[in-house]
Amino acid sequence: MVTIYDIAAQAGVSAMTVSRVINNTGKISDKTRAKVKRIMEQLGYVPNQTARSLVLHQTRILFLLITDINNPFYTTLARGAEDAANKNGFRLLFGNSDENLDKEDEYITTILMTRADGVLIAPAGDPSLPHLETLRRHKVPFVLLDREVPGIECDVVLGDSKEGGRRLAQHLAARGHRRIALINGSPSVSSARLRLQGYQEAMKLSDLPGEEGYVYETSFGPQSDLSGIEAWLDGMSLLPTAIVAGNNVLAVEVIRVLRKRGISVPDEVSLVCFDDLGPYSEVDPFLTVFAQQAYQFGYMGMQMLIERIQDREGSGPWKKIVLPGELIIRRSVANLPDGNSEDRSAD
Amino acid sequence: MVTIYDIAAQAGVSAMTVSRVINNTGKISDKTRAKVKRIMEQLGYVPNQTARSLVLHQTRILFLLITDINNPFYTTLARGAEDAANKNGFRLLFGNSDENLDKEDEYITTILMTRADGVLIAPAGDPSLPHLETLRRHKVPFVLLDREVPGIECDVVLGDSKEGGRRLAQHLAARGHRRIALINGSPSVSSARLRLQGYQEAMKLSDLPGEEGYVYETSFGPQSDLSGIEAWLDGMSLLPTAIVAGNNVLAVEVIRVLRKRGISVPDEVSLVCFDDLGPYSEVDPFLTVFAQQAYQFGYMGMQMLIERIQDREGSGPWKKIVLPGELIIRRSVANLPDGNSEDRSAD
DNA sequence: CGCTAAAATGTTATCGGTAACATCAACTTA
DNA sequence: TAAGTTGATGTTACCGATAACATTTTAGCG
Repeated sequence: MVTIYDIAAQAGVSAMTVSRVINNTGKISDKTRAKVKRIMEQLGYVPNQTARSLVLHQTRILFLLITDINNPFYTTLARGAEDAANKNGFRLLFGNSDENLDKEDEYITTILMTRADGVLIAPAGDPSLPHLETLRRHKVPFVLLDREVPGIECDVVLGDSKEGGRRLAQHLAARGHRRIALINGSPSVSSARLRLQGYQEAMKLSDLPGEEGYVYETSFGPQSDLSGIEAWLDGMSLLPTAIVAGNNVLAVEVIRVLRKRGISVPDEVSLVCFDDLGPYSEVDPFLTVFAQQAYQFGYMGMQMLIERIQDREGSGPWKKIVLPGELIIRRSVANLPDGNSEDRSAD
Repeated sequence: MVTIYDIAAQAGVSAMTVSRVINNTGKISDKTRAKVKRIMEQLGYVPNQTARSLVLHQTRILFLLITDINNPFYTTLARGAEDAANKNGFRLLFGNSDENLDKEDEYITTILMTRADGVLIAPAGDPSLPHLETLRRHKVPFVLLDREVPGIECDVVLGDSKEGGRRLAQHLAARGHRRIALINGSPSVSSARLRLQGYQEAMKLSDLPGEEGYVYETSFGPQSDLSGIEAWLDGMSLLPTAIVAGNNVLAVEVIRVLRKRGISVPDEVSLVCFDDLGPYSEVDPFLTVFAQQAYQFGYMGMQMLIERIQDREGSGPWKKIVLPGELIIRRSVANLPDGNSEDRSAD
């Protein structure tokens, strides 16, 4: 491995001079600079970031931890974060926690060990608190994405989950649905709680009681198998005419189960969900969704993070950005005869 | 920041003793071990990987560089790589090159700087050669995924692109299509070249000439805008009755353009492509695809990489794994009247 | 009890960089 | 021309860990 000492020896200068050339600091004569550069070129020198960050206490590397690398919401978010990071001269690494606290914990350790300068994190849920406290204790700046965690003050970028839950349920009610069920992420995830609240408010507003067992709380991540959803649907005495899914992954899984049971969407059961399916909505504009600005989540979150890192003064007040979503009406909702086909929720 | 010296001072031992406790090496009395561990706990000590890898010359961190983080083929592949890495006690970081040589170059630098122990890489194309040579020169083990690069010998996991191209075109021919077009990735990407070859062979076999301008070569990544595809379609004197897309991203973009022009798939134009759309094929099993074993690409590639890393002996011969794909017939292909509705390519 | 082997722990040098301070020549300026 | 600047470069110590070797303590045994 080529080091600055090799370069220095070849060039007949000291290591410090080489370091100065690399970092463009101090005064170096043009002749020396040219010579050192030429030799670095020849020897294919690459600075050892490991050594450098050991002394500098910074890496110019940022980290994005998402909970589901297969979910287009998060990959689109990742592209936003990436663009913002690169624009500011930072490198970005990704990790995937799978909505799993242990994997998240592993990644927190990796982040601390690699001494990333900052972290953008979609926490697995409220129990992520100790992980965030660890980051805080180690003075690693972080910004939360998509989910808040009670007990910690920090910058955060959120969607309007409550509003979304309300809009989705209202949309169904406006189309005449009265038996509206909800499949949601874990109540330990703040966005899931708000989506539930929004759904409940809309139900109350439309004077819909919500049958026993209509709300099913599981995980936002892909289920290891579909039996939980199957049991939920099979366990209802009366099948709902419409289902709200807490995110796109759950919606797809509901579709799979319904298909398996020979139940057609939207003819027999209507379906709506949070988050679009990325470009795949183009293949077949089918699912009616409350689409969130995934790219902006990443882009703005990254900007906030970088501001924190560069803010020498220490911190201004914590910022909270709430990005509005948009109801996109497609074909997955049927009009029921007794319904008002005009959708009040869309105006 | 807490260091082993802080621990050592608190525990009244030397730093070396602390190091031994951390790494479970050497002989340590139970009493000392317990005491040191307790103090590490109390102080929230995290080993400084930076310092450690400076002296150890290894990080236990591996890197996966993919070309499109929005493509479910690559995210599924990533999950496979992740599982294999974790199973072997390695940590995995991701990077996204966007089919872009400059971004790839940036990541190569990051990889060298962070001293990753090995790299799994889907190269942007043949011009990635210098990047791979750089890795080789720095003795960083790597395994190529999905694409070969002429001029470098190494381990590689491939799909059967030629076979896939043949199968897709044959399938269309068997359904009576004669005017079959191909939109493909850049010819500087090995898989694109093979897909083209497969397509051409099938055309020849079915005695189809292939009209002027029927083959369009662009990038596998998402187009910055759709005007290239639009110009291609608009430029044809006679619209094809079927299109083979070199991957799922291109297929989706073709659909978008066709939709914009009011051309229906499959009623007016049939469409098939490489790679499935992940779980979103479940929403609407529409696109007929040559599906590749994305997860296996990552899993097996990672296994090969780890074997290389752990192989003290130095290297056995380079390995090349070719994973077969599967034609999944769905609804995006129309039967033309003069066609044989029975699909010979599917037996 | 004294000697030796094994166990437990400590010391020193090093990994590859950079900060802080030191040096030395060339050039001003009074 | 002596003193003060400035520019160009070198020296030394250190970032936080570990390897290799050194030393001390404990245990075992005749």
